[in-house]
Amino acid sequence: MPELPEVETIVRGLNSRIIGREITALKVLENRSVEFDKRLITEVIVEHQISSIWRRAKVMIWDLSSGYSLLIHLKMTGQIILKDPAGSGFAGGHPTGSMQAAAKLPDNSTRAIFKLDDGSNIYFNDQRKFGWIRLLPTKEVHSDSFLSSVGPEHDDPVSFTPEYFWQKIRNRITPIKARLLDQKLVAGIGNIYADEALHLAKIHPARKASSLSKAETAALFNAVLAVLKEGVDRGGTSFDKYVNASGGQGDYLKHARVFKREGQPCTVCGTAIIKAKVAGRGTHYCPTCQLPPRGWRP
DNA sequence: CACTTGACCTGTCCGC
DNA sequence: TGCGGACAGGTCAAGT
Repeated sequence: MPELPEVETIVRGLNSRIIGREITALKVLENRSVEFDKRLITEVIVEHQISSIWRRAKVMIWDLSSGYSLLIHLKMTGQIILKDPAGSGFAGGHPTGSMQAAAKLPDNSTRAIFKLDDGSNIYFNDQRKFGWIRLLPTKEVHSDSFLSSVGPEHDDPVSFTPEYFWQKIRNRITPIKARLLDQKLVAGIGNIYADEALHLAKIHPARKASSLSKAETAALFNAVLAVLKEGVDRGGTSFDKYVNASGGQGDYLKHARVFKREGQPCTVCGTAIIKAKVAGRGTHYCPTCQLPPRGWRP
């Protein structure tokens, strides 16, 4: 499930490959996945160049020379797969489709295809159709009003500070894990990195946010920065396949502290990792390193 | 306003 | 083997 590090990795991969390319066609295979008036395809997409590619929260943004920007959200199962004319590729997104860079495309989960002027194709695959492609004026996107409920980026040292984090956590009774998943607190954390950050900070995911000490909150702040950085450095978790790409493989999962490691030993103390449900999500933690709140039972 | 739950989808896995 | 149901989790609308 692409979170910030996965989307960031895709953005970096595309940046070195398709900037300056002209889009010659956009084929829509699943109407629901492309959430704008299809007449705009010929008006502001086709025969326009991709001038920049960037990311805000978990949304990937392609600025076009027409003054419009394409916004792509992969949600849980979305993938972006670039195939150059020689047939080699670059793939990013959900692990279930990891072999698709080498497989035949389009396939039954392909929702849209961008054709570029050098003969390469970009496939938007999305098994569950939760992902979307939207189109907005670039000016509107850069004003940051397009995402109403998204907070600061983790690496924005002006907005995302320990003091900000503390103020947003200290008075809430909701489980701390639910707070981390709230995109308004900080953008880009999903289920994987929430669990990872909590383990690194030695805080049980079910604890009330308000029960955290200031020191614990500071530790969690640092842990959020650390796991997101580590995720980006490792090329994300949800990837496990690059074809002919210089970035290497996305292998965060091999180094995960708790995520998807239930029953396996904690990397810190050796206790078996537990999986339980917290805030409606599958949640992984070490019962020794992350002491549960009183009365908590998995 | 704070917080929780359900809906959106479809492929996979588990138990009977 | 087939089948029903739980599960996967990002986001938003609707509900308490």
